[in-house]
Amino acid sequence: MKNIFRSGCPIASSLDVIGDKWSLLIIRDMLIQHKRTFKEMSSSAEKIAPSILSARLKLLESYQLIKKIKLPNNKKENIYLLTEKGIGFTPIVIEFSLWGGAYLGEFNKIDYIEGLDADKQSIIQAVEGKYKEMVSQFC
Amino acid sequence: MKNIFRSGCPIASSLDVIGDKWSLLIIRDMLIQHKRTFKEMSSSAEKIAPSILSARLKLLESYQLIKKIKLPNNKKENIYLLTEKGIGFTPIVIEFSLWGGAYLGEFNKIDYIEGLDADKQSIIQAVEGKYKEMVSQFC
DNA sequence: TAATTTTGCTATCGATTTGATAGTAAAAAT
DNA sequence: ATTTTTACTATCAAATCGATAGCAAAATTA
Repeated sequence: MKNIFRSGCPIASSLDVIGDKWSLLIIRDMLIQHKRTFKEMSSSAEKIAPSILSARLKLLESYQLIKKIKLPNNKKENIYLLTEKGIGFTPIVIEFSLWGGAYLGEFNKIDYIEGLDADKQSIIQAVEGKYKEMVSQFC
Repeated sequence: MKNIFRSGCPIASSLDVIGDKWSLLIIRDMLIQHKRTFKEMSSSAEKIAPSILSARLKLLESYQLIKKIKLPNNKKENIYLLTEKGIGFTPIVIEFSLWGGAYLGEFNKIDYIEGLDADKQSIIQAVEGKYKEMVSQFC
């Protein structure tokens, strides 16, 4: 893997890994809607192209934000799951949601998302908790 | 301005505005290092090209994340300041920093940033407070 | 068993974006 | 009056994106 890092800054380095138009949306779908397969991820409102989805999943896997597994009774479907490192994006996803909800209303009709008016820490814990519970059925 | 929004999702919409390789780094420099001029922003470790910096500043201004002012005794320099909306990215910048510091060490040598071991809410308040104090001298 | 459908991709290729470098006009400093 | 600084714009090749089509293997249906 070529060195993609522009500097030692942790913010810049994070962006070097997931700072494109799609990676955080993939993580969003996995984290909040518990999407697990290529098919499920292809069907989000924003219509990601399969070539891009494929490339991003490979990249996220190479940085160990997600892992790919197969179920014993299904040779075809790949199951993609967030690792701890990937679940660690929960606060970022929540903060983006709060920022967009608070400040973009005049530029775009923003969906109301239930439960985001609760306090931040509770939201984060709830999202992480539910995801980990789901993951536990796979290992 | 053409409609750049892929969906009504607040996360996707936030990314549609600042989800490129540079915008958050510009905000980082303004917020944390109190950079205010084109020159200052050109000189970050990541070496942003002037054409890109120019384009991003225009975009951020169009979404009212920053405002451009001139000082009465200087007809040349533009002073760029974050608005409330821009300062609202503080939690996101801090979360990126924490995530990068926690999880990217095996892929890149990550700079240690002082003070990030304090509790999140205090860090955010300190950064926002200092920035607002600086801004107050301009209006 | 054979035909059809589904899944998880890869291939292609034009369009868009990026990024390195050079250049420029106006203001400021010398 | 000359030089330097600032804030950009212009250029153009390279990289990336993204829409569509295609495809092989597995699963489902007839």
